Amino acid sequence: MHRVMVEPRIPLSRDRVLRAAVRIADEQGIAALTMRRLGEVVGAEAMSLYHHVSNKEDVLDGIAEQVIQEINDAVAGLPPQQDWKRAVRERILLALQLLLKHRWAPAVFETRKTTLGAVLRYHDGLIGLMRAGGFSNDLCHHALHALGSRALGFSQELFDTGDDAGAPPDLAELPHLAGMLMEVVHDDPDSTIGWCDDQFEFEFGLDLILDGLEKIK
Amino acid sequence: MHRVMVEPRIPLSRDRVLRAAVRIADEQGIAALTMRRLGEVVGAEAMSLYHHVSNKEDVLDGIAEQVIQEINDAVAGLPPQQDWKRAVRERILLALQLLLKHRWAPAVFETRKTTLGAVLRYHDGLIGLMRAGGFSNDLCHHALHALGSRALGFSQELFDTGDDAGAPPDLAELPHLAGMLMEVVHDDPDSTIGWCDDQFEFEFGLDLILDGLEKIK
DNA sequence: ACCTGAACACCGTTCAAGT
DNA sequence: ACCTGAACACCGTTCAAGT
Repeated sequence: MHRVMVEPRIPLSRDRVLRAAVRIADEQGIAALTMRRLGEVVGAEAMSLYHHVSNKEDVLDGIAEQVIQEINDAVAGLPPQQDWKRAVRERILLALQLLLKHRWAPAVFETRKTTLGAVLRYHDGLIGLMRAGGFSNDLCHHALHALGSRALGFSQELFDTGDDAGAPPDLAELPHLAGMLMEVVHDDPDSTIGWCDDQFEFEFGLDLILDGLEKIK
Repeated sequence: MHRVMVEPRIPLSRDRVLRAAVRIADEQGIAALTMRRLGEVVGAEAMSLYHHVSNKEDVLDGIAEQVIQEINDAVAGLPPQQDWKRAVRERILLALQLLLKHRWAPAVFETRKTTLGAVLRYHDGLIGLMRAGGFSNDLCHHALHALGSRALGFSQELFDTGDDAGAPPDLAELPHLAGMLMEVVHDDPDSTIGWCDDQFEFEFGLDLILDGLEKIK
């Protein structure tokens, strides 16, 4: 008696785990995303997940990164634009549209200990658009702070990498960001990666809005 | 043999529970705020807390309300200002300063199901300042959306009271807010409390920032 | 190499029992 | 009226044991 060939079960993988996690969060909310429920959905015990992700924080990092990468892929397909303002506007509105499919995402972004690589790539692209539009690196820096939560639906301070930053980002892949940081740090010896003058940036963004309102009034 | 008079233990109360909860969150982070730890700090079993708060969500509502009330009390003491922009600016910067003592607060605000009464009172005050400065009710409405997370350090959409709104707010105590809503709803029959054109408001705030940047460039 | 069951140290909350 | 201990139904995670 021989055994029937059984379709080999698709083996678990980090990618399959993360995709399932995104689906759970989308459909049932982030609170429904537990390791046990995640195991159920991928057809394994919760404990098997730990062979593919290191822990639940890693799952949250992974699904956040996945959402932002989806945005990065989408904005990469936008047609070039000669007007910086149209380009930035279009890019941000597309990001918002995709973000609305994952309502849980901004809250998860905000709890990440370290800025995700995909977030840095997104901002690198924004800086590129503004530089092409004639912005100084300094103004790019203030602009990112001012856009704040509007850029990616959340307000985590950029560059506030916290105490236990993971692998340092590969600045070679982030030319605009690297250029901006080099200049901003150079101009202001007190400034380093991991520290911006938050009070100044807050007031800069606030005044941009208040001055704009005054003009409309 | 008679018993020594014992200083009667200070009885538990909602206020005492909430104060202890704020202290835990301030000193050890919001993750350290568990019902068991809270019971420990007030010198009672965790289960005793349920005589004074209905559950943990109620604790979170309570500490969020407490922080915003602290802000409301502080801004009430600000001297009157004839220039609306100075008044709004000063008020928001004071709110930010107090908020920085409770770094956990914005995240808690964002998870509240229903807009807290203290938040409505804060915004009622802001509307009052802008009305006094000559803003139309319509512009006040857009301005609150544009300020968004800068007004109170978080970006919960105002008026999005969700499905299970609790007791409706007492509009008599919120004259400016009530006036604004009446007019905004009147002007736009599609608009109701609980629904704003989020896409429009997002673009309004975004354009305010982009136009402001262009002017600086 | 990958998966599992049992177990551990936590949660929030209910409930019957105490004073 | 207020407080409590034990218990319940969950968490994330560890670990020794299986294939």
